[in-house]
Amino acid sequence: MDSNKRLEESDEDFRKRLVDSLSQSFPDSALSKMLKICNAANSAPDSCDELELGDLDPLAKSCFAEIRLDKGPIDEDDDDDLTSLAWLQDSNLLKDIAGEADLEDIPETQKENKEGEVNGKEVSGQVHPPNVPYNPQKHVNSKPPYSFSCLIFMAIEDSPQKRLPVKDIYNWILTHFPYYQNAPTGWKNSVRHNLSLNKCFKKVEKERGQSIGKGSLWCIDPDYRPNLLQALRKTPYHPYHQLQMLANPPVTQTYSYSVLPG
DNA sequence: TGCTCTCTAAACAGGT
DNA sequence: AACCTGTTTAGAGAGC
Repeated sequence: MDSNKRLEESDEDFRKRLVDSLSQSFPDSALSKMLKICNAANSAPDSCDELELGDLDPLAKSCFAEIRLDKGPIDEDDDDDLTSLAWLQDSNLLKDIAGEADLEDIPETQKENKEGEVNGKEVSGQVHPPNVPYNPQKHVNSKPPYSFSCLIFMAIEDSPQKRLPVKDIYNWILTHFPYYQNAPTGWKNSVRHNLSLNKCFKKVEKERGQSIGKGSLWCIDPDYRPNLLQALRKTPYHPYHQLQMLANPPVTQTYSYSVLPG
């Protein structure tokens, strides 16, 4: 898409394209369900008048919920950046969130084509270039740009009870980041290592009569949740950033992101 | 340069 | 016995 065409894109088209892109990236997740609900509400707002937000939004208690808040849970400086969207422009994210970053703005060493290649060569096992839009379902040869603590955080937050056994954490990661389907099994060791060592995660008692097989249930320590959320915010191309755009779309009919200096 | 964080590998114990 | 889970230690690399 060239700059002129992008400038002519309407709010509605922009949001639709964003929803489509995110739904492909995270199919069947609570995130995806939330996007569909948002889209439906936008299409037929009258039909949603009687519903409370909590009824509509499966992410109301998840790590993605803060996107709707005028003030996030993190420190004041961070909040200012997020609500003003200046952080998006600073990190040149707006272009890339649109799904078709201008590759000419990307250094030669980090150019990637749509098959997950850099300069025509496969990048299997390499960390995804930070300034290329990351689609975990598409870039299956690029190691996701998320730390294991972030992956575990997202997995637990995406579960209905906000607690998961380690096996389900594996499954969530495998489902949402197919890269790990063909990765050496050492990553599971890293997940367990992270759960065990990271203060952000703690074991919870199983409910009486609850059978989850072997192992414990793991949850997020509320005291450390803001730390994890902040780590996610700092990760380029995390859906948090993209949802921030969805929740707070620019009020103008045209977008200046395509002409921002790189 | 030193510190912190993260990842990776490995060993080991205990449970299923 | 084999496998899974959880803990611990160690080393390397990146970033500040």
